[in-house]
Amino acid sequence: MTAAPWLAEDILEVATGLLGWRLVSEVDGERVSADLVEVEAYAGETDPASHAFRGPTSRNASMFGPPGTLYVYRSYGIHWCMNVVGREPGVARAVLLRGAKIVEGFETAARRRGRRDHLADGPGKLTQALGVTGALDGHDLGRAPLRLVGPGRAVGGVVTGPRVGISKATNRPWRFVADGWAD
DNA sequence: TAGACGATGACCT
DNA sequence: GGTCATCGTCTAG
Repeated sequence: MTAAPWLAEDILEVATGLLGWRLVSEVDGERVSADLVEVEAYAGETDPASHAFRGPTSRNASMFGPPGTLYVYRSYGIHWCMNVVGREPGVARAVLLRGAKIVEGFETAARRRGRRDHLADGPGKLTQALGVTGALDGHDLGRAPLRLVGPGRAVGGVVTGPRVGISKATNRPWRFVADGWAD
């Protein structure tokens, strides 16, 4: 796996391909890196659980952007959640980044989170640890202050299951969790 | 313009 | 394991 996973044909390939890739945040000049271990795929207009199911709005506009774009939205009025846009502009397909393992900048992440455990094992926690907010909505993940770099670590296996926290299209097993590392 | 709800997380038991 | 805080966004009227 050397090509950017968000260029894959199928959004499910994009999702699994992202596992093991490294998020490098330099928000506020503080570097925090995290390896992706949990993602979910959303298929835009054909997926009732997707924010883009009803077409573009001001909120989800960046979801219709080019591959490698970051889509950030506020959840429950409290948390920020981030997605990687996959495939061509105009087709809303995205991968929700649900969890990662902090591999660099532990102290910064811990300070932002206000605790030293459970730093990035949920979508809202991940964005908080990396300093990601709505200000980065529409950001190009090939550039600072937030980059997605790879090829990633080889995952030992991929566990699939139903997506979390949604009420529509719950039958689609589009949640992907890395089952340890191969190396 | 008002009402409903949500791709969650923290805290308490 | 269960409950609740909290507010941006969408939709209907």
